[in-house]
Amino acid sequence: MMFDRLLTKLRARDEVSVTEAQALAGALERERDYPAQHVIIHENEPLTFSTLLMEGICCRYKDLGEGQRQITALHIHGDFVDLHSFTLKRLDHNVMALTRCHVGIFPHSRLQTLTEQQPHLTRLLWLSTTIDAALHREWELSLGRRNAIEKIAHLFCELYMRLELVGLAEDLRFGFPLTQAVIGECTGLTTVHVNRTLGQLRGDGLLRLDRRGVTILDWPGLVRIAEFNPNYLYLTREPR
Amino acid sequence: MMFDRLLTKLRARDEVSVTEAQALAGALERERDYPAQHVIIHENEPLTFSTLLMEGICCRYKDLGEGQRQITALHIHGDFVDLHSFTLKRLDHNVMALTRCHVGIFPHSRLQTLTEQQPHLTRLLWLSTTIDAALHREWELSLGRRNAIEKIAHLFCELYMRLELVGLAEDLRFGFPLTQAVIGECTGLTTVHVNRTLGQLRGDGLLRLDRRGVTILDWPGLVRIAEFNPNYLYLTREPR
DNA sequence: CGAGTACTTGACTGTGGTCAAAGCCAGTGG
DNA sequence: CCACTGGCTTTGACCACAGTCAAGTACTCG
Repeated sequence: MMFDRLLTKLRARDEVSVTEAQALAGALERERDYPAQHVIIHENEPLTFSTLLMEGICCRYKDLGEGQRQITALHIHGDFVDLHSFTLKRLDHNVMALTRCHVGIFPHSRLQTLTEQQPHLTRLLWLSTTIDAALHREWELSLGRRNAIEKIAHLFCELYMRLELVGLAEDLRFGFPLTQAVIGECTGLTTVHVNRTLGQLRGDGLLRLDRRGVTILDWPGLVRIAEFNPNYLYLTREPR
Repeated sequence: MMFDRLLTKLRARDEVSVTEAQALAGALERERDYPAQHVIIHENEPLTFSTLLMEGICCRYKDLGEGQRQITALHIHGDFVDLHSFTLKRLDHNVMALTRCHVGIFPHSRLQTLTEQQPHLTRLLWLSTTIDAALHREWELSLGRRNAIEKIAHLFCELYMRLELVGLAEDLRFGFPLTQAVIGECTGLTTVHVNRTLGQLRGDGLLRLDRRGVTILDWPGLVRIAEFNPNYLYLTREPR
């Protein structure tokens, strides 16, 4: 069923009982589709539900004057794109579909009932928001300190690990329907410079990127350039 | 008592009953002091408690090769510096005291009891971690898209608002015991460039910075340069 | 086959980095 | 009381990574 990828992600970090999985499924009110480029959540709009991404890719982004924007996170199948709206009630950023997206709607009222009856499941949901924050921190590091080639290498390392976890990447290959402009908006670079840097990665035999997707040709090399350390993804279960 | 500033912050966002305040106080195990420059929490170290900053200034930072580091957040009196370790159990970053610090220790076991008995208080704690994440996102925007003068102007706007909320700033003045090197580590700039940019802000009559602290001379001007919008601090209570 | 979007390339520019040295205090000790 | 020390700030000269502007190419879709 459609929860599989969410459960895969949660179970990578902690136990989820059958009862809990059912309780979570019961909090789903309905499903929806959005076309690419659709703004799913608007900054500051009062929210009464959270959105689970079941198919497609979304981004969180913040606008700045003159059409500039910064993407602060990418979301893939199985991510809650705005679980934090359960506590915040409105968001400081927009959420946009970068591809066609299929999502599930979880009313805050039902989540609130869950939090009153299922403390362990509540901690798991809380955990997914704190993992989001860990990704934000790693992106701060990239944006503040890494140069162009390191930023882009790091982004691809992160995406591979995340996609692989939910079964959407294997053998160092994954589909990549995003444009170079989007990579620039994630990394704080211009499209032109993203293009040149991708050329460099290609020239150095590290990866190939075409419309069919990304093929990482030299994973250790990419990891070395990016100083990639997957700690921040919290992919191992911690003793509890 | 020492919780005042934490309560002030929580109450800026939602009701906190007397019972809840007492329950929270009951979760405090002991207090501690740290000298300036002391690393309070080490990356990847297993954690069994969370730390409330009661006095002083701390930063969260991530290391990169060759002594480079990026500060991903600043914390002031009344902030939990690592409440997210309650769900994560180890952190992807370090926490360091930037000044002499006095902190309170909250064992995860006691927090867990709280989360099992106090759903509303649990949501409040969850909320403070999601507000942390909102600050991370705003810093991503600064790091990715703002230029030097905008970055530094934005940092001072943010600090003023946060310090003012807990009574540590007023009349556009606040104590500022941090060095220009630290400002650089927050904004992704070098110390040299921070110094030049501060000179520019001073020259344009926007603020004064000396060892006694910061005086903002032109708040609207600073806000305009930074495109500062305090939405992301979530300082108003949302309807619930 | 034409239009539109994304990608690619080149020439030039500029913001911010690097390297180096000097100035300024506050604290310490003779 | 003054010289010394060490951290922090300030300034200057030069450099480079990434941005800007502009044109051209390659796909995809209608």
